[in-house]
Amino acid sequence: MLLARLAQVSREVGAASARSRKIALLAELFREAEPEDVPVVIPYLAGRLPQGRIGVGWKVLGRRVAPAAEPALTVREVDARLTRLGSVSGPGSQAERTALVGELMGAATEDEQRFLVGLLTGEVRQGALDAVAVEGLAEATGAPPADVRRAVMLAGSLQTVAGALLADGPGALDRFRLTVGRPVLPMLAHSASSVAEAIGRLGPSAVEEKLDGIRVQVHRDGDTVRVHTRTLDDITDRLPEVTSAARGLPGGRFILDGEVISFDADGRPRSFQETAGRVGSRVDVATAARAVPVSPVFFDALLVDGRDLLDLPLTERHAELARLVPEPMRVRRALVSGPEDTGTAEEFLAKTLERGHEGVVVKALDAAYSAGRRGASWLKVKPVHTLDLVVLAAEWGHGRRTGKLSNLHLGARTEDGSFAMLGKTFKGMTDAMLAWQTERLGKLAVEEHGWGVTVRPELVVEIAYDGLQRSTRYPAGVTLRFARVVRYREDKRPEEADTVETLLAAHPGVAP
DNA sequence: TTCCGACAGTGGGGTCGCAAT
DNA sequence: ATTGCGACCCCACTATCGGAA
Repeated sequence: MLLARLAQVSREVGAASARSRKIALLAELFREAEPEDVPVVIPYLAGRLPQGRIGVGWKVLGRRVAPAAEPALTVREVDARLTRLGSVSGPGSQAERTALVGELMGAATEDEQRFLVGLLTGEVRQGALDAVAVEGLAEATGAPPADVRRAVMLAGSLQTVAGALLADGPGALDRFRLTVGRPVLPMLAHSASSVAEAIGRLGPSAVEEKLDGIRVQVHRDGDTVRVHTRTLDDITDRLPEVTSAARGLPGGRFILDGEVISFDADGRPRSFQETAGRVGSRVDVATAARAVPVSPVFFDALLVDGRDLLDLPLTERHAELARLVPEPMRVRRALVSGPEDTGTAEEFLAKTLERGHEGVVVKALDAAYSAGRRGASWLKVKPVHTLDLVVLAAEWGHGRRTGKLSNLHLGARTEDGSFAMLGKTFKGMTDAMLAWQTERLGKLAVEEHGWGVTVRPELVVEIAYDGLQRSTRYPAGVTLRFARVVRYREDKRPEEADTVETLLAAHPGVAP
């Protein structure tokens, strides 16, 4: 199959607004694909490379190459070239990668170039990724969408399921079962603004500590232990503590879900930055582990002694977990019977925060483990802080925000009356706010840049954020975590904005 | 008819490893 | 030694579609 066909379908999918139309277009293409093309066509139309990321970003792509006049590239040839590209390393590799990308782009038509750039950067912007591709695959093969979705969750991979399905038909779906050693997509949580709201929505619940670390899925089969991240990357080699902890448990075959986090000598959780730095260290793990030891803390059991627990209610899964994992290696929790018992949950949240943790996750006791979905039966509750800051600059948006000033540079007042930038945010704006701020900031502009405008520091905006973290990038030595716009405060003058001093005072111990 | 769950898009900050400077 | 880039951790929020209520 020609790449040009994929580029064309991708463009049509992007142009269609109805999801059903996108699905139909994908299904049509999947039916057309030869069996040998399927392992490439499916991930490509789901907006991903089968190889995963291959070290090509905007910089390597930067140089414009004259497009080919006629389409000639086949998907298999492109796949082979990208596999080669991904294996280039060592001195001179950057130049070689750039050259290989240049050759590929030179062989591609304009439409194909656009599609390839989207694939390589992970931004196909066609309004369809894995979930829509799954629907398309179901439609193309006549398999029930829910069954295909479940198989993909269990396989942790769309293309694996696609290959089996297109080769052997709907019967092949039965082969995808929960298996030790094969990671499944983890269940995710929604947010709630309070424990009362969460319990109101869920009824009888477990309220669990939310630890600010790295999510892990731990598989053990006898002496073999594998540790996977939320995106199913294998990080076993970086976490010897987790391997030995798993080997020390009484069960021989299990899959557990939990968080890895580092505690200091006093048993207080270290900052996310410290834990993430440790987990990210790959080269000298032993040294990193001595400086920042980590502990696994589990909260769910997906499989124990070969028994698949996914469809059991949380209560039963947790009973299995408690049988297998001793208390200190489990997340603390409180049980609440319902809205009349909200006080228990409030108290547990307060204690959890005192211990230095992020917040809590409220989980419906009767809910199954919905792998790969942001199910409504887990709700996280974290305290939210707000500040009144001043807009210092704004950047032009991309995609659906093209032509709108989107990403705001945020400043807090300093002692000398100037403003210190604390970070940026593009979150929380409605389309109406985007239109308004584009107009308003345009009038306040003092300088135009390619990326946006700097403005007179006059507009005050209320910002919500989850906490403060250290920064080497910003002048105050700190930056906001997960900053988002709440509303503009036209009733406030910039002299009334919050100061760096009060911010640091509100988060003692963060500033360097 | 209205409501709401699921998705995709729009980017944020930090840290590590590697290659280039 | 320092800098720049890419990958991958953490993530919030809005718009939209389409099925559920």
